[in-house]
Amino acid sequence: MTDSERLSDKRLIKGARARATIARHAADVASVEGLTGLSLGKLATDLGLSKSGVSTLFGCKENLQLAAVESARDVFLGTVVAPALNEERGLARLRTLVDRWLDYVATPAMPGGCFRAATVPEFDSRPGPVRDAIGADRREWLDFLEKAIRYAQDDGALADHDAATLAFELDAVVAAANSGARIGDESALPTARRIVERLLGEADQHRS
Amino acid sequence: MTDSERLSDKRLIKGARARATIARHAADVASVEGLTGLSLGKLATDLGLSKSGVSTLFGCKENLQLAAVESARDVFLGTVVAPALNEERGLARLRTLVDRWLDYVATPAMPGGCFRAATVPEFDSRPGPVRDAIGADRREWLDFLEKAIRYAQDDGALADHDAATLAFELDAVVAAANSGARIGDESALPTARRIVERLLGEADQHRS
DNA sequence: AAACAATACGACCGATCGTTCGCCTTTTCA
DNA sequence: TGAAAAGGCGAACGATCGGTCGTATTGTTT
Repeated sequence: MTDSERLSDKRLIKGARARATIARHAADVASVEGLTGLSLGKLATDLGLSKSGVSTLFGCKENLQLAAVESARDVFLGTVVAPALNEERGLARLRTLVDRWLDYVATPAMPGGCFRAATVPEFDSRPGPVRDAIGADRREWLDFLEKAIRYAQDDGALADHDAATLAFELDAVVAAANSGARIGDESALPTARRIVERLLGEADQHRS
Repeated sequence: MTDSERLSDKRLIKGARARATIARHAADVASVEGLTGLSLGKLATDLGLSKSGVSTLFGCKENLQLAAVESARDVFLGTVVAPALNEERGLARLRTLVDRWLDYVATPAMPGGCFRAATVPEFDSRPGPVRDAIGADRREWLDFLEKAIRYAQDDGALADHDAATLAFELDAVVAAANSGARIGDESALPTARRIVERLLGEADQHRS
C-alpha cells in the first residue's frame, strides 16, 4: 500500500496523510522548479502549514525529495500503467501503455509535465540517495516497458526488434516529446506520435 | 565572431575576455547543477574573483545564464559541428556529425555531460528569456541536423525517412543516452549507438 | 482515562543568495 | 597624453534557505 493509496484512508495515522499530501504537492512543484528548487517554506505556505511543521514531518529536505519521487511514481502508475494492466498481455496492452503515456505527456497530470523526464536529467550528475531513487524508478519503468514488449513479441509481433532497445527508444522519443512540447515546439508531440506509430506499426505488418 | 573565439584575442577588450572565461565556467557548472543552480559567489570563488566583480560584468544572474547558454553553444559547435563541416555534404557528413555527437556524450566536454540535454528539461516549463534562448538553440540544432539529413537524402540515402522526424528521433535517442549513461545505466550508450546505427544503416541498404 | 507518541507551531540560527553602493584602478579611445 | 569609460573590489543590504529548538496540541494506544 502506497502513501497515495492511503490518502483518504481514515485508519491512516494523521502524519502519513499529511506527508502524502505534501509529497504530492512537492512533486507538482518539482515538475516545474526541479527537485532542487523545492523549498520547505514555499511548500508550507502553499498548503497553509508552518515551515517547521513540514520540516519535522520529513526530517530533512532530502527525505522530502525522496517522498516526491515516490509520489510521482504513484501518479505515473495510476495514470499510465494501471489502464494498460486492464488489457490482456500482448500488443493490445503495449499499445494502450504507449497511448496513455503519450496522453500523459499531451495532457500532463503535473503543471511541469512528466516528472521523470524533468528529474532524470536534473539529477543524473548529482550522486546521492535522490539520484539513486530516480535511477531506480527509471530502471523499473524501462524494465516494465521491456516486459510489455516481450509479451507482444510472444504474439509474434515486433519480431525484428530487441525488446530492451525498443523500450529505450520509445522512452527517449516520449521524453523528447515532453520537453519539446513544453519548450514551445508544437510539432514535437505529433512527430513523436508518428515515430511511435512507425515503431509499433511494423507489428501490424508482421501480423498480417 | 563569438566570445569563445575571441577568448585569446589580444585585441579584445578586457571585459569581454573575462566575460567569456566566466561564461565558459558557468556552462561547466550548469551542466551539473543546472542553470538555476548557478551562483555568482561560487563562480567568483572558483575563478579567484570577487562576487561583485562578476555581478557588475553581467548585471544580473539572468544575463549570466544567457551567456552560459551561448558559451555552451560555442563548445558544441566546435566539438560536434565543426568536424562534420570538414566532410562533404551528404551521408558522410551526417555520419561524422552523429559520430562526433555520440563521442561528445561518451566523453563529455563538460563535467555534467551534454549541456543542452540538461538545460532543455530544466527550463522547458519556466517562461522567460533563458527558456527562449535554450529553445532557440534547440531549434537551431534540430534544423541543422535536418538539413544534414536532407543532403544525405539528395544522395539517395534515407529515402523512406522524413528529415525533420529523423532529426527529432536522433536527438531524442542521443539525449536519452546522455541522461541514461550519467545516471548509471551502462547499457544506455551502446543501446543508443545500436539504434542510431539501425536508423542510419538503412541508408547503406538503400544505396547497395 | 491515563500515558505516551506524534504532530504542529513560532521563534530563531547561521549560511547563502542576488544585488547595490562607493571607491579605486585599469583600460580604452580620441 | 589626457579624458572618459569600463573593470574590479570590499562592504553591506534584504531576502530566503534548511534546520533546530522549546512548547503546546492532537492523536494513538494500552
